[in-house]
Amino acid sequence: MSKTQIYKPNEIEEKVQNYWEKNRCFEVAPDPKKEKFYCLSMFPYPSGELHMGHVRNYTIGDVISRFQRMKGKNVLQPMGWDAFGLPAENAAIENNVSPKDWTEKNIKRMKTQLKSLGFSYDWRREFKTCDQDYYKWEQWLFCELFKKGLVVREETEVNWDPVDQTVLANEQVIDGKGWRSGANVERKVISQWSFKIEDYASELLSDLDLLDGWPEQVKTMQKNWIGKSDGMEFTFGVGESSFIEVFTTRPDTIMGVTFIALSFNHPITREYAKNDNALQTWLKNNSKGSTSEISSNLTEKNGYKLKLKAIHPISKEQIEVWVSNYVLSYGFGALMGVPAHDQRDYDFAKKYKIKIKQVIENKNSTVDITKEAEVSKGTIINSEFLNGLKSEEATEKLSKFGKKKINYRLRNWGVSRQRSWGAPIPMMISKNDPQKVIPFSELNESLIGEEEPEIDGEIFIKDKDTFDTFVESSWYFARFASYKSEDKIFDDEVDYWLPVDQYVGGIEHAILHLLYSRFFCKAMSDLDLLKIREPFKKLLCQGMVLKDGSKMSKSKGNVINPKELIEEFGSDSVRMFSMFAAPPNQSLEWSNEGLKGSYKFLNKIWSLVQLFKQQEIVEGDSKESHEDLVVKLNQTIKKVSNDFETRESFNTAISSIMELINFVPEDFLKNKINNEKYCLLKQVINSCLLMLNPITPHICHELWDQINETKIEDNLWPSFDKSFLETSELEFVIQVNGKLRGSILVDVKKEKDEIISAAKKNENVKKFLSNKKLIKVIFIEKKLINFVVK
RNA sequence: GCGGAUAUGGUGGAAUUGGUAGACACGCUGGUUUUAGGUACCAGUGCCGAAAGGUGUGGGGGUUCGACUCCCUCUAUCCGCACCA
Repeated sequence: MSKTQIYKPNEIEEKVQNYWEKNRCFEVAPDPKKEKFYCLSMFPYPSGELHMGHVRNYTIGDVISRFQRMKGKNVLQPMGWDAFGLPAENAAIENNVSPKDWTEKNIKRMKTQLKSLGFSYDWRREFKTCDQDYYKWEQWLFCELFKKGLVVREETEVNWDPVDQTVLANEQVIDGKGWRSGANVERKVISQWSFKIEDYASELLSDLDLLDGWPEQVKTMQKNWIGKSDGMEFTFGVGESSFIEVFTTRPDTIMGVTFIALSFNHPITREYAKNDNALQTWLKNNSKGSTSEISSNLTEKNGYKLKLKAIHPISKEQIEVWVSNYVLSYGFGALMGVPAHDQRDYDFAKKYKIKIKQVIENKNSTVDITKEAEVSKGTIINSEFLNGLKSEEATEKLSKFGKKKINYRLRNWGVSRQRSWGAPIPMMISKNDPQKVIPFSELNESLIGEEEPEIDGEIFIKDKDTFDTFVESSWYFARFASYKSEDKIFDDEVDYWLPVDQYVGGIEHAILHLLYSRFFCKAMSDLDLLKIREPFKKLLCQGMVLKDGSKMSKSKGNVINPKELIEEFGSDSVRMFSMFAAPPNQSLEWSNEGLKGSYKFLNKIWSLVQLFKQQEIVEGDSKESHEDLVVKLNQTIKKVSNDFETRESFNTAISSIMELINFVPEDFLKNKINNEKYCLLKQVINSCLLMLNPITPHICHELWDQINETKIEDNLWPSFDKSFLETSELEFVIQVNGKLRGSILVDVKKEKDEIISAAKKNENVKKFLSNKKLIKVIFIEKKLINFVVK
């Protein structure tokens, strides 16, 4: 073999990547004549090294982009960096470097690695979120939202490390202790900025129905997260002038209330704590551990009984009032305890020997009320004028005592972070009155740089907090589509590209990031900055990349570095295996042996083309039929197109292409073939190259070059011929009592009765039919016959 | 704890609408070629069985002529839980 005949991925890949760059193949601008397609993969946090999760994510995005380009669309695929974040601050402390330098060095390294994978990005649009050119617009947006009343100052709980005197992220709290100091973490209430995402709860929920291109599971998760509940508010009097408001989804159980529970931050709790040392101590002892929902759910329910009685709004009975750690500080921060019909209330009542009063009876229920709560609905008992009513009827009758209300579980989005490596919050806060604030947009520009300017005789302090990094990732999709805009946040280009047609990213972002981006899109639309209400038309959530069944991590020592594999096998093999090993939405088990398999397949294609190039055309019998191969080719194109476009099932697409290659008869690969065979073989090879092109673009570009006059980039996705999808004979499966007993080949033109009688004559089938009574024959078109016998 | 998902050979996975379970690969076994082989090619490969056949999709139950697929129930694993990104 001569030198050019050996597959050398690294040489080819560099050459082809240079071609793309030189010819600006992926730089795009709005083109009204073409259908646009905006494909976005979640941009990475520049941690330093590209890992397999990135490779998988970006390969999926690139495959979709290249496929859509081959379908003739004007495809935008950008890339950038989510550059603010905690790891940079940690690295800065550990290595004595600036977070900025650390981040930029990482970006440089990761960009080289991304480029080596041959992704079809329009690199002109690249930005990093730590660029002032980016976050100045975020600050501007914050001021606009503030003006619109969508930003509020709220009291929020944070994790406080009493030794290091810092706020900790949930991740930095390990078993209730600070990760560096080891001190018991306390919960602390501080004042912070929040976006009023609650105002959009209803629309964020109802618009989920418009998102046909989103996975059901993600929509369900978002729906449950927003958590709409229909219920009623009741007011319990306390003393002469005070009262406690509660919300319940089960107003029908109102007469079963035997206690009221308050959160730590309820005004009454705070008021009592002032003069009650025991309560103060209790609050302190129960304020340990992280603020995360998971940890508060796992800690045991504790309570402190106040020397206070509340008045039941209907019975006017005196009700005990407790402070408890299982009451969330959101909403009213108070709940009505109905132990008989709520399991959490039940557990609390059992522990503190509070009365359990059953007011609902369900005859179909197997619940033993002495052991657990009866949570199902039923008929009202022990409830005076409500007795005998159904749960729903009682609710109607109660509306004169309570107020019907729709409640959401979704809470406002607190965005203040006490960190240095983040986008500064553009706000001045008065030194004397923290309620008095001035956004940068209202500030005389000369004062913006100052830490403590005096304005109208009052000293203001610049907010030292930075934004939650989720803020940057909530609107980056729009900035990519408007990269030239300098004097406005977005220019007109944004309306051409948006919405994102295909968004690709990890399932771990199913709730927070996607919900925040949806919120930002709606808010920006309300500011007339965008014309759309939903940012992502279609969503693909890829699964995790695992090694030996678990997530790759340094501590487990199972990290696979893509860089080394690319150097050894080439990026086409790595791309191919990451698409072949599993369907995109499932977790992927990485296997270096499997990667070699992909490498082997690419070698096989390579050799096939080399062989084809040496073919000599000779005169020969042209009456030979190649029906099978023609049908297989057309079936494959049909299946692969469907797998790419509608099923997003790239692993089976690759399998089908492999099958087609395996299907080529040996006599096509002999040195001398007739013209008919030559043309068919070329058609098969070219179709395979086109279908593989989105997945392994380098080798396809090169091999196409070797046997064609055009460039592969100038060709469209192959189409199939409907008239070649079926052979003249069909295989029918024959079952007896649902068990496979044989099969027959039948001419497509044969009638049902003929086929059945032919099936009966099958030797093996005969054996199972003899001495049996035939009860029924099931006949499924083009597929199967089932004889039901006794 | 709550919400969402997943479970099929030794391994990754396929079966698109309830209709041949195990496509396509990896691995393994045997063989051929080669100076060597971690190359290439050929054959075999769910389990039990000599075969006929039986059996088999996490466990248990159900619907159906027919169930990986639908229903009930249990178990295990993974993702998220609002300050990791």
